[in-house]
Amino acid sequence: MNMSMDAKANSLTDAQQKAVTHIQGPLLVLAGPGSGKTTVVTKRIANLIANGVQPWQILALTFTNKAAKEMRERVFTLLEEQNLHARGLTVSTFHAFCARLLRDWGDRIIGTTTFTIYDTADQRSAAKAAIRACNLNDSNWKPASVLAAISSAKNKLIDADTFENEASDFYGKSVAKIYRAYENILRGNDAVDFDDLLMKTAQLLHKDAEVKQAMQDRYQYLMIDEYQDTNHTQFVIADSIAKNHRNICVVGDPDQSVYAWRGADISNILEFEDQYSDATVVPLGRNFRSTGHIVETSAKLIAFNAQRKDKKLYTELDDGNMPTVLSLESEREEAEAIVREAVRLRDEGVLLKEMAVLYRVNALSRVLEDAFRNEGMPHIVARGTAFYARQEIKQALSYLRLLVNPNDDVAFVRIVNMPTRGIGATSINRLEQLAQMRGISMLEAISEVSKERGFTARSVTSMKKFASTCHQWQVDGRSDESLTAAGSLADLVERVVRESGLEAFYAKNAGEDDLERLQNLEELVSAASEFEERLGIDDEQPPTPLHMLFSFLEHVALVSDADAVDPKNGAVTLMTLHAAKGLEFDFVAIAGLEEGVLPHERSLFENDQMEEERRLCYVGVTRARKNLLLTNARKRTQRGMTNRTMGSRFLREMAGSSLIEEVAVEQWDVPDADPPSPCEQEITTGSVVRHKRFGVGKVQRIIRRTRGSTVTVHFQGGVKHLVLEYAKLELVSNGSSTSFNGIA
DNA sequence: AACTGTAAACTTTTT
DNA sequence: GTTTACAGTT
Repeated sequence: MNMSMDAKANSLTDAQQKAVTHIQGPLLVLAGPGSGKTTVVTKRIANLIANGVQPWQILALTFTNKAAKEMRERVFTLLEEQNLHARGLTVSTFHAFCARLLRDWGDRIIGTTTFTIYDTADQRSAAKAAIRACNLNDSNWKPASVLAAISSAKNKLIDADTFENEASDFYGKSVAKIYRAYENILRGNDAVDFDDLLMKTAQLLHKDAEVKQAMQDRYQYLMIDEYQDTNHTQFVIADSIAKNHRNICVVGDPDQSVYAWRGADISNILEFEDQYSDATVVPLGRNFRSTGHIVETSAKLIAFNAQRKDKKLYTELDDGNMPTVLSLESEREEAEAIVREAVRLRDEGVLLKEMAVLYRVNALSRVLEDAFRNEGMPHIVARGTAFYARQEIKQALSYLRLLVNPNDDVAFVRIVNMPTRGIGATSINRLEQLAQMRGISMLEAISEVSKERGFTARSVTSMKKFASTCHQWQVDGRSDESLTAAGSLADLVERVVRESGLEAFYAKNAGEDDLERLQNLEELVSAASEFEERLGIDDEQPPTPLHMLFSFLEHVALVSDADAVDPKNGAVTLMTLHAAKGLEFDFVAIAGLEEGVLPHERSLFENDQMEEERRLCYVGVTRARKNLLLTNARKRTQRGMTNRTMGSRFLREMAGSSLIEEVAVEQWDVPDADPPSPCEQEITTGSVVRHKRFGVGKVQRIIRRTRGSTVTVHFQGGVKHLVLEYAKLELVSNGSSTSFNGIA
């Protein structure tokens, strides 16, 4: 807990008090950065319950799991203090809420409740298949652009029929055709994409009076966080639940709207008062988070947006430190300067978890990571989705998906020949045709393959064996005893990883990245095990193994990058500006303040987009409590090309009246520290070494061989086994020295 | 059918 | 600079 939070907890401003004690009727809270939004929301929920509202009648929707988790925890703590409980309270992300609703009622709208949630890669496969099915030239039709069109349609609640009716030109008509084919594929595979979770829920609430009634009856009080980021479909969902009782409370800040590109409709928040004409509006303008200079800087910046209602932003905290601007020669030096500042602040006592480095595009993370590693500075890159995008993890998950949903052809195709079983492209194409002809899934179609149908003997044998393995898992998966007896979800995951042959496949190749893959598979098993434990605590009724697997896959499909931000972690967080929304840190560095990066080059010529870039920068600046560092590099290498850059216009806008202390580069006066000359000294157990990728670590064990000696090194990121001659380890200090930051 | 190497396309931002 | 796609080889 930080000081400002305690202050807020003890005494609320009049405006905060008004929002917290509001019970009946629509409420709009316009919450500036750091205005105690989360406090207000959580206290309001606690207040509702204290006033006799049953916890299960309350639904609070957020955008990330992390936000949901934090809200839930804070409400629980507040209620405990008052000896109240929150049993049955729903705090969830929009997507997870919809997924659960469709698990209950999905058969009424998508014909199944055991659907799979497709991620971007799955969507891509499905889109490709749809384009092929429409007999369109796939060199002219790129899955990405078609998917973008479909997604934006779904965000506006436009189905394939409507899309077709509205299409006037050839392009539109073709997209409509692909849209329909894509939908057919998804329905045939018992799959939904991210947008479907929302769209199908909205459609279900619209067409099914019973479901709508059930939702309206149960959720008497609705609360939506980050309302400026909702799209039309989400508005419809919220509106249909709240239509009758009108107890809808939305919280947001139009100045922090940064998701227009994915369909967020800012008019939802701007026109809330028109939708709910009797709405109470509470503006929260006082910033409890950031010191004076930071608040002023942010206010100066956002004032440059023309399409905006001016609002008062102020703080009663001290002026604090001036934000610092640094221009460095290259992105390398930029990264090093940021790390240096982080080290300096750490030495002054700032906790690492209270520091963050923010950037516009993920590509910038690499240099920063390198710099942090070289310094041995603990850091984490908030990229929660990256783990599940790895091929070995996707493969393992595809096996699990096939287990709960045998109709998932996308999963089937991904793994039918992985590890290789002698089922090649031709056999798979043939099988696909057979399945299509019969109108069954590809897995089912295996039962009909034979030499007579033109399959080779080898492929027939392999396929039958594959199908029988899958079948065995399904049988075991569906019978409760055998799995509960085996114990758990983790056991099941482990079993599938082993029996699928994935484990053996990656184990037999001895390359360094195969080892990593193997470790990742192990990590997946631990993730399942962790998930299982959490499930055991949260749920009232004991879940069956199959339910657990469903929930696990759902959880995995809906993780976001921001979820990887672990508040307990003793590490600096590196993440995109988007992922930083809703978070706060003592020290924030924003890198890459250059024209073309922030603002991004694709926004340079369009005013609406430029204003969104400015809001994004505003979000970044307002994450900082006490220290803000803004940097750029005078030359930057992107896509292999090095170019000179121009300072971001946002820097100029913020600088206005010399608010920002310009620090000359020379002031740092960094002697060109050449890397220490290649060490003649031998690496021994206990040596501290530096690796290009893993950073600084301590040698735990060496196995000497004439060729291919292996070392076990404990790095910040974990223990790695490396081949000495390939790893190119640089000796930092030898075995006798024991002082090394944080690692014993 | 499986593996290997080279060409080409590509990057905003994400649930 | 990185990932993906495809062609050519075994």
